[in-house]
Amino acid sequence: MNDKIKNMEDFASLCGISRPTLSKYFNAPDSVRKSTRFKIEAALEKFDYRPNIYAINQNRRQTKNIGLVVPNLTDPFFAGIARTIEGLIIDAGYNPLLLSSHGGPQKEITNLESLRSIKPAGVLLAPLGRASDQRRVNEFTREVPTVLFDSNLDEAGEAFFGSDNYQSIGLIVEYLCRTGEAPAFFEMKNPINPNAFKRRTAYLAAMEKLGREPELIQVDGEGWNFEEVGFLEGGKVISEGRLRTNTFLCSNDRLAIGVMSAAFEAGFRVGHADGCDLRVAGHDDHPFSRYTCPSLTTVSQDYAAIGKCSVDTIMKIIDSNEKSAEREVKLFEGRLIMRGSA
Amino acid sequence: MNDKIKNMEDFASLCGISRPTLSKYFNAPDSVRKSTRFKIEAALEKFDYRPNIYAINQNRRQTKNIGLVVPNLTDPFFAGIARTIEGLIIDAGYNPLLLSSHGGPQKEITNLESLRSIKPAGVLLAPLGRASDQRRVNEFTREVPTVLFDSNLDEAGEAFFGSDNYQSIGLIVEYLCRTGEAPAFFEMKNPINPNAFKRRTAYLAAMEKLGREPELIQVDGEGWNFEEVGFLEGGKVISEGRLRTNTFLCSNDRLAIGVMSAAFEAGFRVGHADGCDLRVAGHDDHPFSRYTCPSLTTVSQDYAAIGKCSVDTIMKIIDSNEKSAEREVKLFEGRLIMRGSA
DNA sequence: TATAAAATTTTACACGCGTAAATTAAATAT
DNA sequence: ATATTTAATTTACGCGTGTAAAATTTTATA
Repeated sequence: MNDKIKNMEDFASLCGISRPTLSKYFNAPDSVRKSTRFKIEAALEKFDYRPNIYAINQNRRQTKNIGLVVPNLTDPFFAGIARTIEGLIIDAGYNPLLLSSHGGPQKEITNLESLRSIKPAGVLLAPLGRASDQRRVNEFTREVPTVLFDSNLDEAGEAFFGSDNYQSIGLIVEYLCRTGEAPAFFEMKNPINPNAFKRRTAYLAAMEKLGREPELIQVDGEGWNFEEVGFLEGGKVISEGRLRTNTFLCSNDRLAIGVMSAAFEAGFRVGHADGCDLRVAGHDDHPFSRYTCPSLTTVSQDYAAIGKCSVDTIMKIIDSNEKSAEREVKLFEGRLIMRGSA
Repeated sequence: MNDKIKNMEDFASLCGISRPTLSKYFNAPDSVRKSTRFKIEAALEKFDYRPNIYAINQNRRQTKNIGLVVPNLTDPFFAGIARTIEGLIIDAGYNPLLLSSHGGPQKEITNLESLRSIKPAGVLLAPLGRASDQRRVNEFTREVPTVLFDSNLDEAGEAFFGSDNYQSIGLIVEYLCRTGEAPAFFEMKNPINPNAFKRRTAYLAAMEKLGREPELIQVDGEGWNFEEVGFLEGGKVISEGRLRTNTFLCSNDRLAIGVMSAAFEAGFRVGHADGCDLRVAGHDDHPFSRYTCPSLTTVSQDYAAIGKCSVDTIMKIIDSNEKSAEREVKLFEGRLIMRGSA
C-alpha cells in the first residue's frame, strides 16, 4: 500500500495475474474468467490505478476518440446540438472531443488537423458551409471516417444528415399566408450557411405554389453576428418603409431576434394580435426564442433525430471498418412552433 | 516517395540526421543548428510527417494540454468566456481541452477524471458552485495545478479570479435608486452559483448604505433554465402584484430575460421611459441582452481581464513547476451598461 | 476417467517517441 | 595553429501499453 503503482505490470502483480490478462480486462471486462475478474476488481477497490491513456492509444489499432466539430459554440443552437451528440457518443462507449470552428475556415481546418493527430475513430462535422475550405475538408474526409450534419458539403464525408428546408419553410410560409399577409423573406445577401440558400429557394417555391408574389430582402452583413445584422439592416428596412407586406420571415431565429429588436426601438408593435404593426417569424427554434417579446413563431428542427442518426451512422462505419459504398443523405422534417410574433 | 513514413526514425533518415536531433527540432525548432533545421524543413515540405502525439505525451514529463472546464456551454455567456480563454491558451503554445459540466456535479467530476487521465499541465476550472462535490474537486486540485475562475470554491486550486459582485451590484443599485424607485432583488431561492449569494448580500448592503428598505424576491426553481424560472415565477410575482416597487434587479440577465417575457405577456410595459409600468435590470451583460425588447440594462463583467489573468497565472505555475505559496484571489470590477429596460 | 476442444493466460515482441550521457563538431580564446 | 570551451549530435535506454502466438488451464464429450 506504501509504494506507488506506476504501470499495469505493478498492478498485475498486486492482482496476482499477468499484465496481458489485465489489459484484456480493461478492454473488455467480460473477456476474462469470472474469478480473475473478481481479483482485479477487488484490487481496484483497494488501489488507485488507471491505465495510461497515451500508452493505450499508441498501441491500439483504433482510438476510442470521436471528433465533434461545430461551426460556432457561442451559438446556443449549436451548443445544444453538441451537448446532445456528446451524450450519444459517450453512451456508445466513445470519447467525444468537441471543437468549434468559430473564427472561420482556417480554424475549421486547424480543428481537423488537430483531430487528425489524435487519430480519431471517426468525426462528426457540421461544416462552416460556403466559407469552408472544401478541398482540404475533402482531403480530411478521405483519411478519416466522417459524417456531416447540419450543413452539407458537396460529396464530402460518408453521409449527411440535416433538415428538410423545403418542407420546413413550406410549412411556415403556408401558415403565414393563411393567417395574414404573405411574408417577405429576410436574409443576408451572402449567407455563410448553405441552408440559407436552400431556405431562400424553398421560400420562392412555396410562394409560387401559393400563387403569391415573393419579396426577398437581402441585406449586407458578414459573419456570425446575426442579431446585429438583423437589428441594423432590419431597422433600416422597417424605418424606410420599403416593404409591401407587414410580415417578415427571417432565414433564422437570430436574425429575427435582431429584427424584432429594431422594430421595437422604431416603435412598431410586433405580433399577430390586434393592434400590431408587423409579424416576424424565424427558423430553428432557438433556445431563447421562447422568451422574446413577443415570443417568436418559428420552425424547430428535429435535432434529436439528426444527432442520433449521425452517431449511429459513424458507429456503423467504425464497426464495419470500411467506407460505405454510397453516400447516405437523409433530411428530417421540421415542426411549426406557433407563438406570439406571427 | 513511394513508401510511407511511419515514424520519426524513417523521417530522420530522409533528412539525413539522427532521430533524437529531429525530436529536438520538434520540441524547439531553434535548438538545432541552422543548417540541420533547413534540412528538416526542406524534407517537411516534400513529405507528410508529423510526430505521433500519443508517443510524445507518453514520454514527456509534461503534456502541453490544458483543461478548461465550464459549468454550462449551452449558456452563451460561458461559451463566450471559453472561446476567449481557448484563444489565450493556444497563444501560449498549449492545447486547450474544453469540457462542460452541464449535467451536474457528477459530470463535473467525470470531466476532472477524464482530464486527469490526460495528464494536463494545468486546468482552468469554473466550478458549478454550490452543487460541486467539494471534496473531490479539492482532491483533484491537489494532484493537478488548477486555477479557478468565475465562481470560487473554498480553498480549492492555486488561485481564483472573478468579478467583484459587491462593486458591480453596488453600481447598479445606486443607479436604479438614483433614477427611479429602489429595486427589489429577484433571485432563485437556492441558486447553484455562489456568486448569487454574494450578489444578494451585496444588494442588501447597497440598499442599507443608501438608506432604502431592501426587498428580496426568492423564487423556486432548480437547475440552469434561468429564463424559464424567471418567466414562470416572475410571472406569478407580477400578476399577483405583491411588489412594493416597480423595479426588479435580477440576479443575472437570463432571469431578467424570463421576467421581461412574463411581464410582456401579462401586458406590462417594461422600461424607464414614460408610460412604462416596470423596470427590469440584470447582471452579466449576456450576449443577447442587447437585443431584448426593450434592451436590457445590466452590468458587464470584465472577462477579458479575468481570462487573461487566469491563463497568465496557470502558465506561471506551470513554468515555475511548484505550487504557489499563497492562494491568490483577485476580483475585477464590473461596468454599468445602461439600456432601455431600466 | 480419459480425451478432445475451448477458453484463458502467459510469453515475447512491437509501438513511436523522450532524454540522460557520451561523443563529435563548431566556435572562441590563446 | 593549437587548446579550450561550447554547442550540436548520437548512442543507449526507458516509457507503459497492445497483441499475436504459444502454453496452460478449464470445460465438454465420450
